[in-house]
Amino acid sequence: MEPDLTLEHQLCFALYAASRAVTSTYRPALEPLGLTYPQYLVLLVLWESDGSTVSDLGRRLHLDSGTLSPLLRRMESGGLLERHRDSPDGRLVTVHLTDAGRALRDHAEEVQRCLWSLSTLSPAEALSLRDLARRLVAEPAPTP
Amino acid sequence: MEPDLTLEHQLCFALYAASRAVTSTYRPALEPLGLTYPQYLVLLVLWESDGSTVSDLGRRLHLDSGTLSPLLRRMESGGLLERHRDSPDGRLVTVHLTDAGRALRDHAEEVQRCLWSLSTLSPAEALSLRDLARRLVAEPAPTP
DNA sequence: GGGCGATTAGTTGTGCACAACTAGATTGTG
DNA sequence: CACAATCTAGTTGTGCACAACTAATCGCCC
Repeated sequence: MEPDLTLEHQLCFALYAASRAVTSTYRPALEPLGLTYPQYLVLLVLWESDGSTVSDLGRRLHLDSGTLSPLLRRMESGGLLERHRDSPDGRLVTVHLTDAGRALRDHAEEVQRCLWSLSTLSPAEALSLRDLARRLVAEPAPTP
Repeated sequence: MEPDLTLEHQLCFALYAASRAVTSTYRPALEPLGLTYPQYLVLLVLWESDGSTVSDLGRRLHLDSGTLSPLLRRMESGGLLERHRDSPDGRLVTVHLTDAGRALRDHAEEVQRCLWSLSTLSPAEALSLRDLARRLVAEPAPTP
């Protein structure tokens, strides 16, 4: 059977375009806060788990130290967080929010809301989209 | 009501993670062909509409010339396509596949297949995910 | 205690994305 | 025709992603 190679039929392109559209929608809300979208994701983790290590952040966000190290350096020099090698395990770097980093949480709800201006999806459809996207990423359960 | 700021509850993160997971899954199939994922998307358009202009490609892929110009230059120097300013309109640059660029189409079906190794989504769920993602991106119909 | 594989964070280099800008061609309007 | 607004592709600069690598530290096993 002839496979359909049309761009518009590709699941991969639909996800790629949707992801970029969402970050574009967030940008005008984040830019006045001095944040990029990946930096906002780091804050989401830290608001939840302040004091995470770099590798903790990497596990949550599926990013490696090659991405996180310079990103965290920029956030540190922007005064949003501090990195310390203060664990008994001398390899670990813990990341702690500053007051400025914690304060940005008050704007997060407003940032979230701008996603709805992008689309006409119903709340149920958005939930369905989120769960399907999460199941696509979830690795199959390991066989013990 | 308290908004849920947990990373895992965010639609934006689910899409961001899913999109990156998909391109990671494609990478081992594309790398032996000498392609990156965005370059593969350009080929998808050109296999369908050879001779498109740079702005045609930009409209289809939602990318601007700042992204496409260097990307097309790399593909041109890789022998996959040629750029010509041969239109009656002297501003337009048309992009034509070479034989090498056309030949890669034979590998595309195999590239597509590796997406299924990523997930346990049924074909119907994958269709649903694709259509929800597309509706998220689709701008509302203009009011005439 | 000595040594070795594994882990952690960081650096380097390449290739997107995207904002801001530029140069050149075209189109519309007086 | 003149010429200002528009359109097209390209360049520059910043910030991710990610592969490949390094340095420092840890755990383990003898």
